[in-house]
Amino acid sequence: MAVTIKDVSKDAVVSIKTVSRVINNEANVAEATKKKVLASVKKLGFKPNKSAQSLRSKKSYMLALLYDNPNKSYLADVQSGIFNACKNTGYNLVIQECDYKSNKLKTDIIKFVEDFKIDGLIVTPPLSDMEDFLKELEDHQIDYSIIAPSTMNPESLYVSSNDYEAAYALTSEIIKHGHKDIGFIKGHPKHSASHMRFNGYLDAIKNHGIKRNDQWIKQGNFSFKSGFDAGVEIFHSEKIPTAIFASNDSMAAGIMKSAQMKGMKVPHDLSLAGFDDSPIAHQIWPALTTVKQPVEKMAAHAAKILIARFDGLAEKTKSKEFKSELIVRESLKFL
Amino acid sequence: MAVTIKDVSKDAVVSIKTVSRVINNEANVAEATKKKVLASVKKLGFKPNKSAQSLRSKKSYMLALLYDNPNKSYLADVQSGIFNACKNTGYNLVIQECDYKSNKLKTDIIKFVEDFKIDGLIVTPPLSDMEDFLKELEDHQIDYSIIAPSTMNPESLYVSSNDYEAAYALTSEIIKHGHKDIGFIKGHPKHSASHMRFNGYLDAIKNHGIKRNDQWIKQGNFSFKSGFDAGVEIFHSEKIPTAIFASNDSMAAGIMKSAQMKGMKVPHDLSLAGFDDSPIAHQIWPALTTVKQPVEKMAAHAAKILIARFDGLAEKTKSKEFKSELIVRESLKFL
DNA sequence: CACCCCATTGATATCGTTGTCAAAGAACAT
DNA sequence: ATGTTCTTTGACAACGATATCAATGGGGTG
Repeated sequence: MAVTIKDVSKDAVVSIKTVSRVINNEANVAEATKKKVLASVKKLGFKPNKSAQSLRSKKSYMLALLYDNPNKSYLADVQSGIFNACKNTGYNLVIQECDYKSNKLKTDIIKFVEDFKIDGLIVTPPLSDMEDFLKELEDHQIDYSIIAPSTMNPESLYVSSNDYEAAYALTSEIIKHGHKDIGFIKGHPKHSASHMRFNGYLDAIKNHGIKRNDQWIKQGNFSFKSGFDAGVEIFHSEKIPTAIFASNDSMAAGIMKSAQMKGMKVPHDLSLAGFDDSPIAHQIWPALTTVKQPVEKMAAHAAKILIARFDGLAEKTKSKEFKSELIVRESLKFL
Repeated sequence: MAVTIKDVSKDAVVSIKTVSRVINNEANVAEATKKKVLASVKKLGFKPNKSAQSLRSKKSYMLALLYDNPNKSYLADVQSGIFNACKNTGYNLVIQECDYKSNKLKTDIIKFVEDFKIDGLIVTPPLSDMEDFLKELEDHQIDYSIIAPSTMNPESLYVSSNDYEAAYALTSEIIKHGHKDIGFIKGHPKHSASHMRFNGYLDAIKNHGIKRNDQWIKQGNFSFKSGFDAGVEIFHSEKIPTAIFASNDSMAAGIMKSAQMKGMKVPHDLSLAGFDDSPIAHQIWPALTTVKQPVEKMAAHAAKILIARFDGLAEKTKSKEFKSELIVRESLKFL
């Protein structure tokens, strides 16, 4: 059968408790003993039994990813990042779909965490923007780490991105291309990123002396359809902007579709920019000018800081802001 | 603290073993006793401790999803389906990214399964098409269920789709639209679905008296880029087909882009069809005619039959073929 | 009525770890 | 030399379930 801690203790001629100390990196083990034990561990190929560890220590070695209906490629990237961070740490990932609108959300999640003894949560938008939800987690002493927080509480664990700066930079880039009539499609109002991107846009046009035209500013919700609908509306205006900046790529694709259905050509008749660099951004023609966030890296970091906290290494790994990258493609042309 | 089996046994005035029998649905428990125990379980809100169960029973109550770099939306759908099937069964999902080309694949996966005591695997293409890999799993007595198997072994657990028939139907639809010059982009050669779709296409044109033109048949690998490249090649031929059927939507989108860059209009100058109904199919303009597979349902079923086997209910839930649905959109026009 | 059989039930061992607590010994101060 | 403290170690209980196997008792049979 499998090798147990008992086998190791016999082989190294120490007690099982000492083996346990070594594999858990506890203090107060003589260097020589530690070496001896590690040698036996390696020799026998010992792997601690997860179930026994969980049972006794009340930890599950499981992180859960909480999400509500995100963009599929975003979800895949986030998962992939967390997955990589978990490798060789002994932690595993469980995914949990939520409904942020449900009034049972809080109790459901708490129940889930307690039933499965989940060690920590990784929270994505829009759940990460719900103050009361986060408060509830804290009240129940549930550890969590946030991807894209709305407020960067120095106490809490989070990874953020510079949405405001990126949106400002992208807008400036559009302006540099000679555009003055620039529409904007807002993202889902519950996502803090939506507001940061919008503010970046607003400040950029203002600082370049461009007046805001609310006819060209539409509320979307990050979905393709909301972009499409916004496009249809805008193209019904008397005057049509020469460029539109959508808060994400799906909506930009929606606008492109509505433009093309109207017989307009991108970028000849209309320049377009999105945000996120999702696969669609380069799978349509013309390819979208957009902003790429290191989503995988961000997610990996979110997992890392959480795990570091469990392992008492919180000092080494901290909350962090990640930088986005501007990607200029064909959908943006010089006026 | 949490309610344990002991509390229940006290409340119901039976032994803990009897409670265990009831919650595991074992035979030979008197109806009256069962009722009594279930009442206590409900009253106290008892939930068996997963770690203790695992430790003693050597089961982990975890399924693992094996995948290698699939389309992100496919992955998300598969996960979502499995996730739903796991709900209320006590099973959980762990995801595991693989590299089908790695020569350590077999040992890595076996190690993974044994380390984590994974109860069963859900295997997706192209891993599901690797006979030797599946054989290795069997040799190690690892249970698995296949999504899209290459051969439908009645012994094994699988969910399949009618790729051949769907491709045949879609090709026939293209022909019905008056097309005789129909190109085809093959999928990743390691995926059995690629061959089934190709055969469906071949038989359909043959049965409609159309001769195969190898200049218009290109090898792709399901990626956007491979579609794009195939498009570029085809559009360099002396004679250009009036329609192209790509084995998936990403490649169809790639072709569309290469066509549009050449100044061709879809569907005016070229009709297009894809496969899968991935998000991109309707996020481009014109939207793609395609085939929709019930991926979520398929994945859910794959999980269900695996769980049913564990619970000894194999009779009730069996391998199954799912039907696809033809979705005709703007990218296909009457000639 | 004695006998056996089978369905039902429970006492107790067990899975493989970590937690508790005390013991042994080293190091240092008095 | 003695006491005190700190480091290192181990014996054994405990976590919360399932497994084993024996005990109990009702029903059928001869």
